[in-house]
Amino acid sequence: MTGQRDPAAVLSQLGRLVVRISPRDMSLTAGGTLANLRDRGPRRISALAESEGVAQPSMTELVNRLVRDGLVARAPDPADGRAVTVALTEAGAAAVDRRRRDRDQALAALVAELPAADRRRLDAALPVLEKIVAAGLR
Amino acid sequence: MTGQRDPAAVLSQLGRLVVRISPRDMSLTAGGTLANLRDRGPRRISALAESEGVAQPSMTELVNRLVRDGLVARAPDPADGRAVTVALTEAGAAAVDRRRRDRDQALAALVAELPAADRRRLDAALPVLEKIVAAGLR
DNA sequence: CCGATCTTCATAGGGACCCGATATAATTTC
DNA sequence: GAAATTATATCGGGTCCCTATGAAGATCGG
Repeated sequence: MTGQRDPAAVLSQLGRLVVRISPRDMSLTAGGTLANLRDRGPRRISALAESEGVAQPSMTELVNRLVRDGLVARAPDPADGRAVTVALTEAGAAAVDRRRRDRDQALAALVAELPAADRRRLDAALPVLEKIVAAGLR
Repeated sequence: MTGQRDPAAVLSQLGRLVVRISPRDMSLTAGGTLANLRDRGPRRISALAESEGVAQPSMTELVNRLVRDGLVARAPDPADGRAVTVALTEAGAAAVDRRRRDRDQALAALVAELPAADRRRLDAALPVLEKIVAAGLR
């Protein structure tokens, strides 16, 4: 049954795996939003909604919860009185780092079990996987 | 910044990507439950809850919605009067297949953009990725 | 300058989805 | 056959997402 493999099928199963081992203390969108702010700096509500693929009111509510939990802070945009910029707090940045560390450790444990030859093949493919991610998360 | 990357970090980003491009018409748990039934046949409520990592009442409610939507059917377990077996309907099986096709197509589009050398490296690593998935979803 | 229009965000209402605590009914155990 | 266990359902409550709509600042033509 495992003769010809479809790359996409393997990648999507990998996605399920990552979801499964991800911490459940926060929604995927909440975690993604924090990660987004960590990587790209303060952003507007509408930009975050667009990035995470949710509607703008959903992002407004999510930001409200994140503010309440002390993970992000709102600030008025000096250039535009309608807009709001959302920025990570220190606690928010720490939460992103902790989540990444937890998730990466779980995956690293799986990678560590691989024999050396498999590790080499995986390492050789990493830049390719990064390319796929870069193209897909654009 | 593309020096030597941590494999786990790349894999986890890949997970985010898969989540992002997954169809939003159904929750991840609902999709996972249907896929579970497709791959492993009829199962009990509590077994599904365990597999998907949700509490049993959550699975009862989810199954109710899936029944209402015609994707699964309940049947009494002849061997145990307390238990319920949940099975895919034809519409449910079709939904699983359609979701898989959609998701795989989105990823395949990204893979198709790769130059041949990258594709070879990816192909060489696929069995390794499958091993990781098999070990992780165990 | 001024109203029309566009943009940005918030609010309102409703549904999907998850939890812990608890009830109900069938099975198992002694 | 009463007690303990097991499988599922129900209840109350919170999170998270949607569409439709409102309010206010920005922008543009006249």
